[in-house]
Amino acid sequence: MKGIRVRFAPSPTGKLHIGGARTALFNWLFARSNKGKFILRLEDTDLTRSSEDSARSIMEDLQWLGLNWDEGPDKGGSFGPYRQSERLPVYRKYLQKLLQENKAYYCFCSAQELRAEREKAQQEKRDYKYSGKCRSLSKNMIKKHFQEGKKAVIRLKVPDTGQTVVDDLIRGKVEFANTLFDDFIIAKSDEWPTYNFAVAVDDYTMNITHVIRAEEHLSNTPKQMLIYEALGFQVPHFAHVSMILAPDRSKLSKRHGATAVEEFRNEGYLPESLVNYLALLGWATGKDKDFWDVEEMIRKFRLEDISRSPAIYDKKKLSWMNGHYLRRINLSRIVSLLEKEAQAKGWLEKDVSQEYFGRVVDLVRSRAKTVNEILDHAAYFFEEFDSYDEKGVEKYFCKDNSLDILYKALEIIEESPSFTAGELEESLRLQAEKMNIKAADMIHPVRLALSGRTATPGLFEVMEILGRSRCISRVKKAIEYIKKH
RNA sequence: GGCCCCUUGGUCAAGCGGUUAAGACACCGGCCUUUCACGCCGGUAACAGGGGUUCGAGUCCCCUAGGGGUCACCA
Repeated sequence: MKGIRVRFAPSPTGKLHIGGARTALFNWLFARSNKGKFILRLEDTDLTRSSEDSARSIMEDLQWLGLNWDEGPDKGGSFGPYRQSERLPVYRKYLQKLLQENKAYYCFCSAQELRAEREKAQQEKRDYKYSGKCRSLSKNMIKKHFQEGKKAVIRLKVPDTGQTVVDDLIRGKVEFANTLFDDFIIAKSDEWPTYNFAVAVDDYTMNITHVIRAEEHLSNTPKQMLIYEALGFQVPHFAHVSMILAPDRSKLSKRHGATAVEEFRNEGYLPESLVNYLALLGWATGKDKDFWDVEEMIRKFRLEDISRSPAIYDKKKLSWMNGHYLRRINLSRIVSLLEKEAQAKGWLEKDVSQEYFGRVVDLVRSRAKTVNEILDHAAYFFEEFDSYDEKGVEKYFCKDNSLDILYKALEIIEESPSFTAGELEESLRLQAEKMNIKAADMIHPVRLALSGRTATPGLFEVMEILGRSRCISRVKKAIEYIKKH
């Protein structure tokens, strides 16, 4: 398809949510796979809730995910400005047009009046619809109201016959009877447009060809179409993506743990695994394939392959996927992600080399699901510890021959010529044989002595990286510990 | 409540009138082994319910139920 333009239009009132991230991703994929443009627009007409901080963090998160935009508030473009708060003149122009053509009208009903009417309707169990009281106010009346200093909103004249049908690319035709809608407000009394009006005008003036957004907007779509119609605009294509739900099928919120992209980043998830996981949450090609790089996704992406049913996100699968990427990416990337934290822990002081740090990270990475977990697995390579795993002590330090084993191990450590994993293993196995015990019976106590833990990477690699002197002191320390207890 | 959308294992999902109803995560076994992780092998587990249409229905139609969304001078 030619000349495709899509947009992601968050309102900067908080962090980027994984649901938002996924609709941004689908937009981006659609644009990239069709050689179209991906536009970022900030819907910040609610000046009390919008903030510059939110705007910045949303843009950072999108960038972190690799969802770069072609036009947007920070980089401009020929259809700007890209923040609604800067587009008042545009809205005014179209509002004027509707007013002049008598397709919209000023309404002087106060918010209090309207609320009372709504409450009354509710009590009587009737559906509330605006009465249309101001629909045919005379020019003189309008002038008079304004002269009295009254504030007015602008309402759209909605036809009370016929129907509006949304031809949705994902859901097919969805019909709405026009009688469902009242003359809804398109401009507030402070002259700012309401959401539906701003969206319609922006999507049209920015030449958006496909509106891909969350399903929660499906019910708003006919209203926007009514606006398009009144304005004489041609409607874009619509595609409504289902929502992401919490594990209990309710709407995803903070109480369900991490929901913001930023939190996933801080927890040590990689952008490529988040993108991969999010893409699969609602998009399936029919091919049996779990791991996708963006190039492949771009090649295969089609709106028709997006699921209509809502998806519950499963952090365990995300973690599994993240672990997969963690094992595959360049070591240097993990190292640089970890450096700051390691620095803060005092792990990279004077005598610790980059190389040592890298070797440790590489050794433990396959045990971790997140970047942060790597640090947990690596701790004993950088810090002394003062307690041993309790069950381990019971199993490996309290046997009759425990001391004997550690003394023999100490000898090997002290006398090993090369101190390499291979050679250490050979000597230790030989020693076990001489003592007529299983190699495992030596390995476990030594592991506990060196790490304080019962689970570590292969012992001999751990030894090699730890180095001779540290191994000696730790085994000695363990011997002392056993003697004392 | 009105309107709209959705409904295949615990989760993501394939399926597009005829299949022993894939696969992945999770879970449970086993193998590997030096513990853990990885990897490999195997297992448990699903068409929400009821009516139609059809020789034949997870696939088409209707109803019911459940879930979600939306009905603001929020977006």
